[in-house]
Amino acid sequence: MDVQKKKLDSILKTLDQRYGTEKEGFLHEEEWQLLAAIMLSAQSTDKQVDEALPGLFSRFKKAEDVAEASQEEIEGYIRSVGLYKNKAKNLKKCCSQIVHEFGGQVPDSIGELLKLAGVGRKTATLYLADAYGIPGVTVDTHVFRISRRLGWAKGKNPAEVELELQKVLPTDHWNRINFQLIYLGREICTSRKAKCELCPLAEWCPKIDPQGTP
DNA sequence: ATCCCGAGGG
DNA sequence: CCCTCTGGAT
Repeated sequence: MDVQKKKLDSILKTLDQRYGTEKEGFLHEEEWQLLAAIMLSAQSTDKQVDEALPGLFSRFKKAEDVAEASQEEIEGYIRSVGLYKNKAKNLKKCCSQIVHEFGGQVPDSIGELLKLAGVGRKTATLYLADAYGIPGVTVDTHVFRISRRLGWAKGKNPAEVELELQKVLPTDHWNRINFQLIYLGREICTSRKAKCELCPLAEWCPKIDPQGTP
């Protein structure tokens, strides 16, 4: 086994040990509720989302219920998450699309998911991973930054980095790399003033400036 | 002051 | 490509 591969294995094993191999999912009974929870998590912490879900799902059982509610009422249930007005608007439209364009079922392909209001590439990939265990590399701001620091990717946008990571990472790590790097990114490998002295990956990290031009 | 576990719209 | 949206954390 060559040295690069050994380094990668060490990093992945360390991430598994520190952050686990499975993230606890969002509360939900129906598929639209899982999608809604992931939509709400954009630019928000899981804690903020978990606060909103019980009330939201107790009021809205079916996608149809959301589609028929007013945007203002939906806002009232998700005030704890960031960007709540946009999300209430998107959630209403998204649920309406699920009811009227997809027969009441959340679609199960990337292409169709992307047609839903408020669902972008990150949300769609994560949904497929959570709902069906479909392997996918979800590139958000943390994954993007840390992948570049580790030297795993050089791409200048999330789509390029996604492709690079699919080549670097074993498939069975695709679905955990997202939350593992998010946790690492929040507590240690922060965007500015990264706390490298606390980082469990420091001994293998080339510490490439994420913005640096080669 | 600045930055976020994105996405839509201009 | 840029702006905006939220409020809480740092």
